[in-house]
Amino acid sequence: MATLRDVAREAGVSVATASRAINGLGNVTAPTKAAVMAAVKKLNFVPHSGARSLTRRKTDTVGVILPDLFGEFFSEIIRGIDLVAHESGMHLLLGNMHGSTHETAAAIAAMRGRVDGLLVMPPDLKPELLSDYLDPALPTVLLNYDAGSLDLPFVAVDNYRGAYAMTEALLARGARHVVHIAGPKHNRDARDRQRGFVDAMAKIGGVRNPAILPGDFSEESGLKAAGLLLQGQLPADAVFAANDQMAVGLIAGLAEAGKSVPGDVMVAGFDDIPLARHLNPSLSTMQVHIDRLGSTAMMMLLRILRGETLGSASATILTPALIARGTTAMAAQAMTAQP
Amino acid sequence: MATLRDVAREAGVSVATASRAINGLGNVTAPTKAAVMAAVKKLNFVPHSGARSLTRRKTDTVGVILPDLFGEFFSEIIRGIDLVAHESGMHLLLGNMHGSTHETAAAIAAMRGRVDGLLVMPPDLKPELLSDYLDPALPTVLLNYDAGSLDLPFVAVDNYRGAYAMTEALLARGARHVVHIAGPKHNRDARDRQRGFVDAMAKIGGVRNPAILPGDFSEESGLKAAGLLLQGQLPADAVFAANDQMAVGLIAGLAEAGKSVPGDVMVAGFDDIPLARHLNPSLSTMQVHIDRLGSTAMMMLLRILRGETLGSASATILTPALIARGTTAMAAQAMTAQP
DNA sequence: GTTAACAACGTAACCGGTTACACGGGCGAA
DNA sequence: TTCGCCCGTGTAACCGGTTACGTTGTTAAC
Repeated sequence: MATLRDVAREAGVSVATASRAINGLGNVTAPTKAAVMAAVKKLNFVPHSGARSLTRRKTDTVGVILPDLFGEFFSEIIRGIDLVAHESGMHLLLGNMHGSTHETAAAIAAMRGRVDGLLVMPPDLKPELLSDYLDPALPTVLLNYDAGSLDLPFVAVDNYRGAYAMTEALLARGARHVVHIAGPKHNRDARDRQRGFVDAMAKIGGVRNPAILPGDFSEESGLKAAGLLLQGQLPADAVFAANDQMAVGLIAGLAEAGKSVPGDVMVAGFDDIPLARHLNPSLSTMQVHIDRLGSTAMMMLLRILRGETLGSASATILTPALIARGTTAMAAQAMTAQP
Repeated sequence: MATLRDVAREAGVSVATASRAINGLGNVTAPTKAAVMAAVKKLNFVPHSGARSLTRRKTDTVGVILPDLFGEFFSEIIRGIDLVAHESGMHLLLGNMHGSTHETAAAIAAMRGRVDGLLVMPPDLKPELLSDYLDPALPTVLLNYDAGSLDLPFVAVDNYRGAYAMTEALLARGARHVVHIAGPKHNRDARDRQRGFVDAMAKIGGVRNPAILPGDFSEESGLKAAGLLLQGQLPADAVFAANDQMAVGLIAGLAEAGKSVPGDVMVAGFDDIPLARHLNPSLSTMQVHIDRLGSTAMMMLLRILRGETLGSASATILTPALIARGTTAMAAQAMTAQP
């Protein structure tokens, strides 16, 4: 592989001049620049980004640390990040903590000297631990995580409000006994959604201790919830699952038992995964623009890297939108397919 | 940020000793090593990977260059790659060519000095162009691309065989007039699938010029194809879409016109996207383990990086499996839901 | 007692770029 | 003519690590 020295020798100039010519800096005559460029072509020289980033003290790369890479959720986040990063000529270095807390520290440490900034999504991590791992000198934006006590910039989804709105909508459609299928115990999103549900039930429905079934965000747990619902004597005319995956499982379970949705019971989910609108009947849900989560975080990071101060923009909260589809259609509408 | 020299000074040793102690090389007394480690802790020193990779001449990173990041297909590939990469302590640097050929060159060039090897998925690129862009010194494995004349290792899906098998299955189920919805003209996958269809129709069905409708792998183009099918006088008792997305659009279009699937017409797709089994009726398709595409390629790259020669293993072809579901169920089975 | 061998550690070159500073020449102004 | 300035270019230090090689001190072998 040709180095800058090779190019300089070939062009009969010094490395400094060669570097300046290649990078288009001033103070280089047209003929010398041409000579250098000719040498570049001839040796097909490509600058060594690693070496360059060492002196420039910037890598044009941001590290993205995610808890996992499974499913459309993470892929959408990455796409959103890439969209913005690409515009600014930034590269993405992927770090996967594979669920383990110990690996989180390793993943973050491995980023030193490779990236200019970090985008981190710490799923169930305690804030104190997180601040231990993080390098204060490395600009960092948190993904889908309300920093709380830490003064790190973050972008998150307003899960509480979303769940509140969905519960309200179910009640408005005439449901009296709404059952919630919760997500994983320690998951922040899941907990916020549950809180929203409980509060809405209390304030709007006047119900103190609404029914809550356990779940873990997986389709299987939705199926299980259907079983519990059917065999139990729980009165239910609507079910609000903490995410779409569980709603999908739930609907499958209900269908198997001959229950009609929304005729016998309305169903709602959260996330608006692509599958939601293809179900039959289509699934009502809270739409979260997952890609915006990534792109917003990336834009914040870019601003920090440019030296701007975020101020109040250092905490961005995305509000999900209610998407009413077939599974919560009123009786009269139940027959008309809604695409 | 503390550097190695800071650590060495703090511990009262030379940089060489500090480096050896940190990296666990021999020839360091226990007490000196302890002193160095204490200094590391005190200054919380983290080695600068960029600088390290400069001398070591390896980065422990592989570059992944994809045409896009949209949808489950790419996310599954990345996940497959990460699975294997992670085991070997490798990092992933994402490069997105965003569909443009010009950016492909830039994306590849930008990898110089950042990665030890490359995983490239060149969708509609001509082999000659590709070899121009690629650096012969950088180990490269092609994703979902039959290198053909180039002697680059690759892993691909046997689209021809898959399409052949699916067409055969449709004919075996009694279909006489099978219509194909093709993918994008210049896409290799699409062309191979079409060839498989045409050949199977000729050899098994005895049909010379089977009906082929245009498409571009998008759901909309499937919907359009349904329109063409319905208004035309084309006889059709089965439709084989070149991918699942189009099949989904097609089914929606048929349902809107009151056509029954599989009663009036059978439908089959290709890819087995997660959505396929959730449709009603569920979609018959060719299952491709997309994540294996990524993990296999990564394993090949790792072997090359270890200095092994791949030999005949330098070309891996994954064979998709037929998944028969509801949309191709025989008349008798048409009533029973197949999960 | 001398020497060879080896273990522990230090010095400095090097990876491949960038860039501060030095230097020489051409030109305008006094 | 001489001085000063600026422009184009070269020299060398530097980024933060690794490592070849040299040095010192200890021990085993003669």
